[in-house]
Amino acid sequence: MTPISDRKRREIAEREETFLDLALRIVLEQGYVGLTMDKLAEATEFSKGTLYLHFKNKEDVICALLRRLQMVRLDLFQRASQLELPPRQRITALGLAAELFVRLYPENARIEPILKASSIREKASQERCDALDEVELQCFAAVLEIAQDGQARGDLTFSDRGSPEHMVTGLWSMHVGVNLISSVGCGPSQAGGEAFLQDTLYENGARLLDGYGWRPLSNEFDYRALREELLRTQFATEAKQLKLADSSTAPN
Amino acid sequence: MTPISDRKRREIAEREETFLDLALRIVLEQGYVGLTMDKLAEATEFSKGTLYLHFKNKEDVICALLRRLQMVRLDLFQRASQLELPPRQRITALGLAAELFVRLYPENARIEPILKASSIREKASQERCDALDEVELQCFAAVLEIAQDGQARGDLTFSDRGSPEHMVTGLWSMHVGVNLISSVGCGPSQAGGEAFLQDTLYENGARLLDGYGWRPLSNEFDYRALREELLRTQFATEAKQLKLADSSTAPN
DNA sequence: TAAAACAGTTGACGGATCGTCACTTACCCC
DNA sequence: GGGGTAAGTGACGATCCGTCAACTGTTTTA
Repeated sequence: MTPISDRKRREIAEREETFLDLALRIVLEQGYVGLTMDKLAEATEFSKGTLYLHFKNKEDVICALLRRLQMVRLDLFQRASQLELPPRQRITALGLAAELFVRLYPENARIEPILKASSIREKASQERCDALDEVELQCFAAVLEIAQDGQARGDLTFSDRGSPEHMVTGLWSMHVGVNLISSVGCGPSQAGGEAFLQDTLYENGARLLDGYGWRPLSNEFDYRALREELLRTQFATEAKQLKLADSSTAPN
Repeated sequence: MTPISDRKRREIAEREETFLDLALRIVLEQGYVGLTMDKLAEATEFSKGTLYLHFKNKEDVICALLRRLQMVRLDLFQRASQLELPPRQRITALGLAAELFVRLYPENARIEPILKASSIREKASQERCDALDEVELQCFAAVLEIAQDGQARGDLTFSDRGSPEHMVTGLWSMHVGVNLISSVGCGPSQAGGEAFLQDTLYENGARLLDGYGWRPLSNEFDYRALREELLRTQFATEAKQLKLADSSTAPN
């Protein structure tokens, strides 16, 4: 209530961001197992007790970390989904956004499966989990909306088999699967390395949409050229960050 | 060398299976975090020291556990891949095998992502990891072989885009992704529950192959009927285990 | 047969980490 | 400046991992 206490409150809220910054650095440097609450407390120059005022437990930290990363993805997704393009072109742009996200923030690809797989959700606070789900749901919704748009325009019909939800779940699971395989860093289908996997995802995404008959099919339109154009225009900043030469370094 | 020492040796080798049985039971009952070496030692009625003669560490136990489960999958896969059917029908049979495996051994679906995601591989012994990779590679190879067969017969052509490896990686990652999402038990695309996800996988697998133009396309052949037939014949045992009525309970 | 050598087994222990809580410190208001 | 409240601390108990010196039972040797 008092002015001072307001300032304090703000400080505390801002501090959380710093905590997450440091947590992320530790995870990147020493891996998920390398992140301990003692270490994090020391890095923040606060005590463990204070840390536990912000986060219910270690899993809560991871949850918060992931949410922050997912917000970035959501931003990329929404930028793609708001482009003025026909639906299938737009979903291709969104695919590019997904790829850029993975390449820009590989730490996400490493953390996400960990969080999903192990029993982190069981221990993290309900609020954090909900907050995380909300972002992911919005990402999913962004994709779904495009599919429904395609259906509305008649570029895409489902007759009696499948639905926009089916199709988008297919894209989604392929994306999740590639990330998981990619983060393992060995096993089959890792022979070609990360670049091969990303290329595979791009190609298979296109083939899946072709399989649903979403016009224009991948042999009816030069999606590769669209990709290059988007990298030069809408996603120029991201492309530059990745040092992708304008047109040459596209996979395959 | 002596007869007695041989008997002992055999006993020790067999003991490992028992250890894994008990470990699996604990994981199923109390989750991955519920599995402690102390608990496992107590369950085995041996001491922790003896346990550590068999396994380098806790991660090694999980690795061994997973390998044993994967061997079952491999068996199912190979049975499917040896059926006398045209390639695309055969890969559909293999898809059914994958689905049966997940439904028969849901614990695998729960353990597999955990192992892949977290840093278990970093700690488990090299031998266990290699053994595990080997099985997975064989599974992958079984699928790949069918694709190559289809290519050889001319049912499937890649022109300049894609390859059998691309395509199979697509199927693979979709499978892995669905399992991961399924094991999380919440988030988007979980709305419909596990059955929806499996159905989605089936449908999207077919659509992906359609997208590659693998004949006969899913609207040129009654794959649903093939599925029913396989459940009655080749996979009757498994279907019975799952209490799938012969023809009625197919998803969708 | 007794003693020595060996293989197999044990569980107490050190080390690491988590999460808590009784206590201290800092800040504010009167 | 004194009293009250909010913020912050770090020692502590609890849990779990993985080790190793000691122990037990069996085989080999003398």
